[in-house]
Amino acid sequence: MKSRKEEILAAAAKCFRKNGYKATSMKSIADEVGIQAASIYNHFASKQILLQKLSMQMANLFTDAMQDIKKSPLTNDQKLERLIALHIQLTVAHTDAIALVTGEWIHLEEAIKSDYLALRNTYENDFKAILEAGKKEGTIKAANTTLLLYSLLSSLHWLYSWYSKNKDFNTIELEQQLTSLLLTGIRA
Amino acid sequence: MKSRKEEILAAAAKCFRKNGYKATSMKSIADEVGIQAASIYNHFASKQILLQKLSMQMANLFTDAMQDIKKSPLTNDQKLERLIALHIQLTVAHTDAIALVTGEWIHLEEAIKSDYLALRNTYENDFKAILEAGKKEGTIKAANTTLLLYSLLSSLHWLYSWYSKNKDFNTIELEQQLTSLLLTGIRA
DNA sequence: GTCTATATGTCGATAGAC
DNA sequence: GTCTATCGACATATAGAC
Repeated sequence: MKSRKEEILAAAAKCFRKNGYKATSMKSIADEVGIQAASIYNHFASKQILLQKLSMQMANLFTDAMQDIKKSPLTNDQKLERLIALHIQLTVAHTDAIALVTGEWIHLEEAIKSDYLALRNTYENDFKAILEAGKKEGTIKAANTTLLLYSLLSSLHWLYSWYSKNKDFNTIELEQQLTSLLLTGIRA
Repeated sequence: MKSRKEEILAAAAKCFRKNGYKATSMKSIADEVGIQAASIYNHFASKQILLQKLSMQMANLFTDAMQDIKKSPLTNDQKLERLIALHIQLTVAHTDAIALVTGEWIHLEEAIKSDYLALRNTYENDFKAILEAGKKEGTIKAANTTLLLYSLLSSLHWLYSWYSKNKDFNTIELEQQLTSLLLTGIRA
């Protein structure tokens, strides 16, 4: 059973994703839940807090999973496969909230934005370290690791907009196809 | 020399990209130009019109270029290389306005949004047709052409956020590295 | 914990002087 | 063509009844 707090957070994520943070009114979130706008304030202090809770929740999911992968005894090539799988899993499990990671985080207030960006930076650096280790290992080739990093992250971040239109897709099939696509390339 | 109209459009693109359409006030655009907010209305009827002009401008650049590539006698593999080059060129030449294509178009009013999405759809279908022809031709392999299409477009759309931080990068080098990355893959 | 009513502020857009 | 002044709409958030 979902608590009212969770209901409101889910509704907020849905609205933020659909119309963006700034274009979302407290009334539209309340309508989604079926209560009055003022009633939200009994659970959350402000619209900004809703954005913060959702953003940090997602950021923590990613950084926690990255720690596990980092510590694992996998090869860097295997770690990369795991990261692709991670993004697919989180996209499927949190389709609405993923949009915040992609773009809505810019509307975080300054203090929290720094915390958020620190987590994001750590994640990207860890990701890049795996790519570079794979290059040294000989299993990954790339002239420009930074470009590779952002190219991969772009495809992985935007999975959610594709996924929303293809919800019935098999997750394991998606994982295999995307891994092949991103890692093996598309040239025959 | 830039006309005042062009100055305002450029300022709007810059603000929309930095803070998003809804979070951008007419005052912030005016500040960027060095005039009062009310003065903008002597050149454009509304904030919405600014978004529309910029969005359709970008959409037309992409669809016009696609027509040229479509009609050309290139192989589909070569056409794909041209499309990657096209995205890089437009990203470099219109870094601010590219952001609209990525996300801000959702704030277009309904009537214009349809026009915009029609152009976008045509572009994506043309892109996909090239991928599928390449598959038949035997130069492109992909289990799922739709997934491939959106994976490519994601990387190409988000180039701009990467490019803003690496403006001194050589365009031809970027083109070569990105082509290799997206087409040949990264597995050694 | 949800409601109605409302205070407060901001923004888009217009009117009219220069 | 730009300015100052202002209107009207809407959104966040609060106060207080139930």
